[in-house]
Amino acid sequence: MISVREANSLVTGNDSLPVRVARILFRSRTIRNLGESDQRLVAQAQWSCRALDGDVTIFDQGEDCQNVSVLLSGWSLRQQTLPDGKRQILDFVLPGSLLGFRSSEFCTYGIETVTPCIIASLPARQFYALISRIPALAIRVAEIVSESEVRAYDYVTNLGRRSARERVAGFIAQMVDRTGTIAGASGHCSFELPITQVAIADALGLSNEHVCRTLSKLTADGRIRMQGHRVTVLDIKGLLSDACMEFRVARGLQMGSGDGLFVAA
Amino acid sequence: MISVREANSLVTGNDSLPVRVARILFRSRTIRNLGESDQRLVAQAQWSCRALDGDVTIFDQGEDCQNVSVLLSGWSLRQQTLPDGKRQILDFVLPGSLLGFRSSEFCTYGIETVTPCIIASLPARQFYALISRIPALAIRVAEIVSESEVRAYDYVTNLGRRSARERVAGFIAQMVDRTGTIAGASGHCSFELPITQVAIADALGLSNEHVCRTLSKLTADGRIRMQGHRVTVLDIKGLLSDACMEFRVARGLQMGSGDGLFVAA
DNA sequence: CGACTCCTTGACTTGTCTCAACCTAAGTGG
DNA sequence: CCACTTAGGTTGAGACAAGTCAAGGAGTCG
Repeated sequence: MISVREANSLVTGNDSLPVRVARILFRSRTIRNLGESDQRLVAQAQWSCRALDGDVTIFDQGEDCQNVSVLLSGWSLRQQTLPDGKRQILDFVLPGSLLGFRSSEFCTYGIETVTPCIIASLPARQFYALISRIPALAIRVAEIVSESEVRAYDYVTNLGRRSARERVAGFIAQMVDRTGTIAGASGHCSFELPITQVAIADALGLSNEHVCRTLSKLTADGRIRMQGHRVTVLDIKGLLSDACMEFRVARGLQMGSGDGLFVAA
Repeated sequence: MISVREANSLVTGNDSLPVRVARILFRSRTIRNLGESDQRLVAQAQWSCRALDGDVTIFDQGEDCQNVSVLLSGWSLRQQTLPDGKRQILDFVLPGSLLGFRSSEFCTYGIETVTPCIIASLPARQFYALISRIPALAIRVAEIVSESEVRAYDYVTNLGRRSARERVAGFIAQMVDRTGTIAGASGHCSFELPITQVAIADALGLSNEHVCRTLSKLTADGRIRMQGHRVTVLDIKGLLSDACMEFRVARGLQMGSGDGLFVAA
C-alpha cells in the first residue's frame, strides 16, 4: 500500500511517463526490481496519459473496459448502483492503484473520478503483453489487486458488524493513514477529504442524515473538527477506540499504507 | 471463476499433485497456457499436500502466513473477528482459490476450513520464485485475486445497501452459481450447503434469528425448500427478483463462475 | 440418559432510515 | 448588484427493520 503523500513524490519530476508509471507501480523511487531491458519494455509501451476533471465517469458498471490504467494523481472511486437506485461506494481509489484490471469480461462496478485525476492507460491486450514479459511486474499487479481485496474485506466487516459511529470513526482514521497524514507536535493532524457527506454515507452504507449526526457527535466529543473539506483529528486514540480498531495498532498490523500514522504508533 | 463442479473434474485422475495444482490454477484440463518447460517448473516445486478436517484453522487473523496454498477440494472461509467478539465471514473459499497470497506481512483475516479440505501448499518464497519464472502463472494469480476482490465488492454492496431478504435470497442464488448447480427438467435445482445458519448470519451481517426468520419466509413464499443442509431452489426467478439481482442476468453479467446457471439463463 | 449444537418462535428494544423542513454558501443570469 | 437556483449540510419526529433476550424443540453424540 502506498500513501497519497508518497505516491506524489514518485510521480513528480522530469522523467518520462512510462518511467513514472513504473515507479509508482513498483512503489519505488529507483525501480529497483526492474532491470534495464525491462525498463525499456515499459518505456516502449504505448502509454497514453489523460487529465480528467472531477466527477467524470472513467468507465460504467457493466461495461467491457478496454484499458488498464494506473492512477497517477487525484482521487477516484469504485461504485455499484442497484436497480432501485441505491448507490454503494466500494472503495476510494488513490494514486498508485490500477483501474480496469480484471479477470472477467464485464466489470461489475463503475469507476468515477472524485477530484481531477491524471491516469496513464494501456489497451488491455498490451498491458497483458507487457506484464507477461516482466514477471516482477505481473507479481506487483497481483499484489496491488490483493491490497484492494484486503481493503474490501475490511469494508465487509465494517458494514456487516460495526455500528454507525464505529464506521465513521474508522473511516476517518483510515483516511488519515491512506493520505499519509503526519501528526504535528500537538498530536493533531489534519487533511483534505475531497468528498461530500453523501459520498461518505454511500461508502459506509448509511443515510447522509445519519452520517451528519454521527460526525456532529464525534465533533462534540472532541475527536475531530471539520471546516469545509478539511478534517482535523484532535484525538486519534479516542477515534481508534470509537472505531473498535485499537487492536490493529497494538498488534502492529497495517491499516492501510503502513507508512502513515499507524506504524509509528 | 470456477465452479465446484468444474474444479472437481480438474483435480480428479491419476496425475501428479503439481499437475493437478497447475490444472486448477489455469482452470483448464489441458494446461493449455503452459509450455513443457513451465510444466516441469511447476512439477519440480516442493508442493506439499494436506488433508484437513472440517472446522480447522488454516491460519489465524494477524498471523504471518508462511505458505501460499491452493484449495483443491472442500469449503473454507475467510473471517475477521472484532475485539468485542463479533465475527464477520468475508468469503467462502471454494476449490481453485488461493489461500495466503498477500502483499503485506500480516494477514488481517483468518482462514478456517468448513468441510474437510485438501490443500496443496508451497512456502511463500518458493511460490514467488515459481510465478516469477512463469509469467502466465503470475497473471493467473492476479486474476484469481481479482475474482476474490470483485466478489468482496459485491459483498460490500450487499451489506451496505440491501435488506435482509435481498441478502439471503442473493446468497442462495450465488451459491447455486458457485457450486455449479444445474437446474433439472422441472426447473428446480438443489445443492448441499455445508454451513450452519449462524455462518450464513455471520456472512450476511445479520443475527442468526433473523436469518432463520428470513429463510422461513422464503420457504413459505415457495422460493426454496430446505432439508438439513440440502437447499432446493423452486423458483430461481423469484429468488433473483427478491435479491434485486435480475439486472445481472438480463445484461449477461457474470454473477460468479460464469459456467453455472446464469450464463445459460 | 444427559449434554450439546443448531434451529425456531415470540416479545420487546433500538439503531438507523425516511420524510420533511430549514439553513448556508456558492454559483448563475438578468 | 441582487434575486434566484442549486447543492450540501443540519435538525427533528415518527416509522420500521433488525437486534436482543428468552425459552423451548429437534437432532446427535458419547
